[in-house]
Amino acid sequence: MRSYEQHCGLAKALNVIGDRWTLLIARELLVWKRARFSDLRNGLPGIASNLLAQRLRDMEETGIISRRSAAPPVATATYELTARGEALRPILREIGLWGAPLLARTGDDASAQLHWLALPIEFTLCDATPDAPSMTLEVSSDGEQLSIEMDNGFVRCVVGAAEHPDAVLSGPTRKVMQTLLHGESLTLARKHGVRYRGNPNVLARLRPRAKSILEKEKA
Amino acid sequence: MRSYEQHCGLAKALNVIGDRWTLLIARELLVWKRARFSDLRNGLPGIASNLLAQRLRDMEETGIISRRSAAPPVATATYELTARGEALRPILREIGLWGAPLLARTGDDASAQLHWLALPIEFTLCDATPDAPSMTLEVSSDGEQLSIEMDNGFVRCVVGAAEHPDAVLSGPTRKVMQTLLHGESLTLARKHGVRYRGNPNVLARLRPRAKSILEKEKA
DNA sequence: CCGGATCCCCAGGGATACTG
DNA sequence: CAGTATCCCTGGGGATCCGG
Repeated sequence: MRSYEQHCGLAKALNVIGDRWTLLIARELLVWKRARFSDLRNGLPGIASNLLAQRLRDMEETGIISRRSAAPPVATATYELTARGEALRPILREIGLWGAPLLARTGDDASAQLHWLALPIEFTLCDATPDAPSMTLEVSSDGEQLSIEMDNGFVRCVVGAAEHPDAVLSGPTRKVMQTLLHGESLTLARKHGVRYRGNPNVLARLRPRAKSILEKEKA
Repeated sequence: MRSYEQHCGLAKALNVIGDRWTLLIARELLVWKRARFSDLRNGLPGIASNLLAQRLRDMEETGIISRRSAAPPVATATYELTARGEALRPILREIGLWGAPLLARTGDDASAQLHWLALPIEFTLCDATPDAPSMTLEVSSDGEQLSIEMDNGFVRCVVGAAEHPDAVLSGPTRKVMQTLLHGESLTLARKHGVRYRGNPNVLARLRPRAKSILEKEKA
């Protein structure tokens, strides 16, 4: 991106992260921790391969990601965030929260991947019963799995199947998203192909997080 | 900006605010509250007038700003943020904080305007002596003034001269920025043309804010 | 098959001139 | 002052191709 030439923190930051696709690449790496070129490409439908290569070069140069050439036999490079790149998390958080209302409109043909849920889940949900023993909910849709752990008041979400889930939620990606993020009732969701099995208390333990941190600051 | 076509809050938000210049326009309106076309143009050196016009149309359409046609005789339109636009503040905050280290390098020729300090001051500084009576520091540089009020632990910063400042800081914009944001000593700053007069305790009352809110959340 | 590089085309951005 | 109109150019989208 062409530089803004303004001595302002916002402008300087946008010189680095304001390019198209850059923050979405950061999203992928925040979720996957480490990814190959093709993994990134799969998680970023619509990106041209030359652009992805270009961005990866730029982001390495600006210190956001690091490239690792894996063991010689496979010759497969992987990418991961540096500490500076991890520090983008609050930015993605605020932008994602701001964009959440835009997800409401249902009738669009945008693609959906389950792992895009991982960050929003951690950002917007909390553990409703902190004193209960820790539980794990597995979410499964379209060949992707998410493992959501509720423990001691916190919610952590990582990609991949859970080892011993206390419950499993599965169904069409869009519907699963609505159920988890927008609190659509399970009863309603079932009518659209969502399945739930296991301990019924697990899903109920996920609650919208009070926006305490932000609200407190503004007050 | 071309749509990302991804059912993800981050992507949907970037469809709306990811265009070049959009967040910088929001910065101007957060600082000025209300501005005319030319005011925005002055605060955004480098923007082409057709692009500014285009962005203002886009942002009005997406509900971020509203346009007001002022009293008929003058026929001058003004722009201001809607509630939805004001909600961008945390985004600018996080991006600005992330970009702060990029401001350190001094030898660049980027332009600088005093009012770009207003948001960073509120985001990064606090009132070191909350119990003291409220005080006002006026900052002046290159024809612009900023009024910084310290009261009850909080710091507020608005554009324009203060009515009865307890102290006045003035000098080259870059140097004034360094003094306020990076805590450069006044002694050093004086050697580069910075002037300070009035109650010496006023400036000392401004202190870097503990990053409590963010740190607490991550912990 | 993975990890790109190359090529072509078009839309969006930049600079400037001009108008109500 | 508040934009439009115009022209040019770069950066992004899409497809294909290539070395390991």
